[in-house]
Amino acid sequence: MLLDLRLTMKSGQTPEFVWDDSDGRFSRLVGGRLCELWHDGELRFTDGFMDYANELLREDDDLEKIYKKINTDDVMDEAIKKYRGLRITKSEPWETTLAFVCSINNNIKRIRKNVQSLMAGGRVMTPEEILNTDINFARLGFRQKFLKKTAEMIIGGHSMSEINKMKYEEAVGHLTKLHGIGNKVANCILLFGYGFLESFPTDTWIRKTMTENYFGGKKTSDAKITDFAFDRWGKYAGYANQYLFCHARQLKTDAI
DNA sequence: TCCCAGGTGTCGA
DNA sequence: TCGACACATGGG
Repeated sequence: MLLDLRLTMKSGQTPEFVWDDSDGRFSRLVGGRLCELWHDGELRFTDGFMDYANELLREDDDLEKIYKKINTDDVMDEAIKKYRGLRITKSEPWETTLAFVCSINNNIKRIRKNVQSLMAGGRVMTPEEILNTDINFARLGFRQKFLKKTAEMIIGGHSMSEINKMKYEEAVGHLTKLHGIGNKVANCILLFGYGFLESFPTDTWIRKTMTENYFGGKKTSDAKITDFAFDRWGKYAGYANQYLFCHARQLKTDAI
């Protein structure tokens, strides 16, 4: 499996917020057991976690095939060369939902702090715990009421498991009914929590790099940006998004 | 002191 | 449908 584990785990996807990193060796408790992931020529993991690791890292995604589909221009060509081995990850949906509610108008370092403060025993607080606990200690700011309201709606029957059976557009509509979840966060949840690879989350970085590289620097609406992305990268728009996101943030500064 | 961060809800034109 | 603005917090 083509994989840059460190880049993948630290590229602003759910794992960056919930896994611990000790010099490229990643760990967390899974069902009470310590799971470790590392890479020495190939992916290694704690005994018994093969299926878990393969699902997390979406081993079925054929990166070379995906590169052929999304390598449509010089910008993407450069990003693919630079971030070769970057994979989209698949995490638990509620964990991803909580993390990306915390992400609203926030930076990655502090998102991690916020999420970590809502974790114990390797798992994030359940919707019930979020709703029934004083979580001021997490210092979520205005995101706290978004998270509580979302938790309340889920407990009240707004199904998160039905999403697996929905088409992309329907899933976006379903998620954005939750108070505090807009288009951007919904697309992150669908991409990193449900495996909708066509999702194209448009945040400040993506907006900046898309307008610069594809719209001649002209201010462009998010709707036009997503239309362009779907048209150009289709069912792998999410992969294109993740490569552009790292590219825009200059996650690696050395050339190629 | 101001600007920004993987934005969203609300309001007014 | 679009733009402006408030919303908490912390780092640069």
